[in-house]
Amino acid sequence: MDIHVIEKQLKALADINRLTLLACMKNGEVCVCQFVGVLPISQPAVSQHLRKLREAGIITERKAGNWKHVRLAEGLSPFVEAVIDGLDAIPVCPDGGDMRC
Amino acid sequence: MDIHVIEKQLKALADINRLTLLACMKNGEVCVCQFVGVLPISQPAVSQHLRKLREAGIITERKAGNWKHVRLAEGLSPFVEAVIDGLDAIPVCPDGGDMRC
DNA sequence: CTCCTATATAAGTAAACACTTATACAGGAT
DNA sequence: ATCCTGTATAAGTGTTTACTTATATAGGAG
Repeated sequence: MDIHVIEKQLKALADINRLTLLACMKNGEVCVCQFVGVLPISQPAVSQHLRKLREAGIITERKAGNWKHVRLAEGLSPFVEAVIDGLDAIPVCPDGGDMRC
Repeated sequence: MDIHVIEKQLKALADINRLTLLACMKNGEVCVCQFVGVLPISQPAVSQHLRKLREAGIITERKAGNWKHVRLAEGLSPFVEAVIDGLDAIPVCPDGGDMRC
């Protein structure tokens, strides 16, 4: 794998908010609307973080009406898998959560 | 492992010059004087990169007279190992190289 | 001691980054 | 059609990063 791609993926991983987003995806697909409120940042900031993860090939997106669902990409590089494996999963949409999406 | 430590190590890895330095260490200990000239940056820049790798716990240093030798730390986190595994080793001190150290 | 070499630190700078608020866009509901 | 909601983009700002040159430090050689 090209070293420039490795660098790009590492830069995408090297941020605590993006690591938290990935930890939320460990258990499967998540609606983006769940993230607003989980992180102490604004909705545009979440959107910008997700774009960076997508451009690095780490997540994929699925549009469903007004909502967007994100998940970990298939066939991630071993080192990306290893980083995510090292994160504790963060449950989203717990019982009583917002279930519109 | 604490997510802040993960973030710090990822930030230390997420730079093409530091990845190149690590690739030089895949085959074992290297004298720092070998790096000056391998990378297209100045000696202080190399020193600053090595400090960042050391502060993240990714490399260890050994002082030998005027020279300093660096190597990959023992017991690296699995994801750090995975990143380094993905790099192609870069040979230093090839035949005909500077053998003072 | 003085000189030289290897490395570290200081100080300054330009670019990249992560955030904000404001606004635009897209789709469903009425 | 209008309104509302979820998400994206634009523009601006403060912080961090990676580099430079200049200088300091440490250790061996003479």
